Amino acid sequence: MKIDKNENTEKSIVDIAKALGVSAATVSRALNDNPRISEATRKRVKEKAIELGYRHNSMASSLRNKKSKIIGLIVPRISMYFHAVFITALQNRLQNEGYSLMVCQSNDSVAVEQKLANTLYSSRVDALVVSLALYTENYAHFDGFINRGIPLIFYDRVPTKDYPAHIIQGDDYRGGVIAGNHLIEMGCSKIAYISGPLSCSIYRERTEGLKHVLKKAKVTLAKKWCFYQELTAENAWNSLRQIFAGDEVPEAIFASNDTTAVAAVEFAREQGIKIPQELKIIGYSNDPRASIISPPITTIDQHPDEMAHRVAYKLLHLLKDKNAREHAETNRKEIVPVTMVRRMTT
Amino acid sequence: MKIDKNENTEKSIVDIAKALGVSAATVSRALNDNPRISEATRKRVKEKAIELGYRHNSMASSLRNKKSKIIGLIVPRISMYFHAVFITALQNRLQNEGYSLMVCQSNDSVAVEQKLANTLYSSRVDALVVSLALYTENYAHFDGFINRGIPLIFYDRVPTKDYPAHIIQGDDYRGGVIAGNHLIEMGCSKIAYISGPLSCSIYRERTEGLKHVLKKAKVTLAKKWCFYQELTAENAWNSLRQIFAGDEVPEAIFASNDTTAVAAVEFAREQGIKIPQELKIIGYSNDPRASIISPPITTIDQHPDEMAHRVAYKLLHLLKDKNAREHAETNRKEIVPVTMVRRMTT
DNA sequence: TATTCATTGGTTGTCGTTACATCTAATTTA
DNA sequence: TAAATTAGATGTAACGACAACCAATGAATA
Repeated sequence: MKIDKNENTEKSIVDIAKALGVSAATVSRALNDNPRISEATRKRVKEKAIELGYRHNSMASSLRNKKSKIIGLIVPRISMYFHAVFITALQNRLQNEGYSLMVCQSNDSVAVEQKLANTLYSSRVDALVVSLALYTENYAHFDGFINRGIPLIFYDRVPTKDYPAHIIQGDDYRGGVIAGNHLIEMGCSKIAYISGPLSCSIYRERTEGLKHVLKKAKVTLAKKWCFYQELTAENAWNSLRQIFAGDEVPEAIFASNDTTAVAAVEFAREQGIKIPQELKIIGYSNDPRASIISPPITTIDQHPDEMAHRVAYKLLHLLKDKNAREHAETNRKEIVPVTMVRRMTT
Repeated sequence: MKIDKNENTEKSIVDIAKALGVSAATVSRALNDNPRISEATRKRVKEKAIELGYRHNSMASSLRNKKSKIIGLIVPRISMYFHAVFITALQNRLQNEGYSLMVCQSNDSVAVEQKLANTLYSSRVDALVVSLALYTENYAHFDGFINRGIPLIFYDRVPTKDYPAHIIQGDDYRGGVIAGNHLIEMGCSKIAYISGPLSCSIYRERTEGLKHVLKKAKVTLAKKWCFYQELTAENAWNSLRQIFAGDEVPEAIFASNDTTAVAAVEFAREQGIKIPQELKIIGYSNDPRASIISPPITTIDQHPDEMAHRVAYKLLHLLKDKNAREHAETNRKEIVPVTMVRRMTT
């Protein structure tokens, strides 16, 4: 390949204009396919642009247009299957519309989340999409977006208090209901529950859904079998050991993510507990690991694709219609259905 | 929370300057902690900035400085465990230095990769980090970066032909050697090999490493048991069916990723083939799934953290030293060691 | 023939920040 | 005491693209 160090100087539309004896405005219009430019001129301009090695300067363009064409995204961790799928789907849609996605990870740290929000705010992203960190209970770091009318959409892990942003969440309440009902139908009345912290919308709602159906079925959830904590494998093992340390032992475990469900299966295997005969397990998220382990785990699918689809739709709508932003007092919340994927642990 | 729609107008440093009766230049310096500004003025400026709801305009700043403070990243898929870990590690390091990472996915499509490279080129990223798509054999879409002296680093899946960019790759040749030796030591002489396409550096080198040790051990790799294809679960199943359709059957399978290794374990389970007694399996990447399946799979760890560390180091070096870019004819290639994680499939 | 108007293009000014070159007053040095 | 230095602040000119407004041409219409 050829290296052309002479071309190293950046050319601007002014250089093209000079070379062609036209004005910079004409060049700008030609490159942007403005209809006010004749086909002939457009062609001349574009050819000269290539010849000179011109490249569009989006900094200048952004400054002038007051639009960065960048959407900020804050997720807890991209390594979570749900979010990885979501990101991919969202990115594909936005790319078609000429937007880039700035993907950031909070690592489930409130402090990092705050810092990222500020950075993205200063970076002048055209919109922000957020799935909150585990313990975020104050949303002041997003106020700037609200005040400036910059589209702000929360998805999956959304604010638990009233906050004037758009919200697209999974039907976590229903997820709790489905899981609870399923276990009841399987004849379980002694259920252990390993959940994420209740500061987080998704776990709070799943818990409510679960408790609702258990109450209806007159099944009580023993306090000693309930855990609300970060859902790591390590925490799961600790809780499982605690659960199975006593004389009485549960018939089922509802784990609020699949990492925990996987840990439960491994724990049972280690302890020689038969699944599903002696212990039923249901997870959440439909992570690929849930289907690979033996026995494969019954879990709740959150349909990240569908969620991304809805977020993208709403986002592009808000981005286009300045009005939509002002008058969106109603209809700010959408719920995406969940479905159970039944496998061999129940 | 309070919504202050009056504050909606964007303030610039000029507004701060006016409000304070100083010049815009002074405000700029004060906000950037330039030492040529008195402590008193600096404080006054910063307070007024907060009072007016000022936010830094990085578009204007970028235009002026000719630096976007954004690093482009192109990966095949963020859902691949190796890349997810790599991204997270890289991002954490760059964030500390004030850089943002623009993460893009090629979805293993050459066309998408080309489009992304062009977009990132026009977006004026300060540097580009790339892991190539499966079938990328031409690198012209990165020439712009080379010509302009913009730092360009390939990692993991790197160009197979000579290309004047920086390269940080895993020791895939050694990975092939290790896997091959391990299987030979286990007494296997009939080995099936499911690899990615040889257009891709990593698979090419693993293949060479494997062939080298097999030759040394006088073990031949049967053509009918060699596959070079996209490493999806579906392709894996097809190949496995083909492999086990004949009379003769292999003693071991070397799968060049863990998706394939997982498929092999599942296939063996379905066919009632005993692992590792009748069939040994070794994978590649140390994906979490490899440790969760039963039996857990022996695999090669590529140390994505370490690779990210090296990429970040080189990147920041190139970004700082303009000279480093010019005189980097030598030392453009680094190799990151791999290690085998032995589990129950061998 | 006079008037309209569509087509094509040019002129000017602006976006917000910051580097460079100055400038002023106070302080230090010879 | 005069000259030199310096701390602190200022003014101005880009950076590159593009929107808003304006101007010239020629064809179509009245």
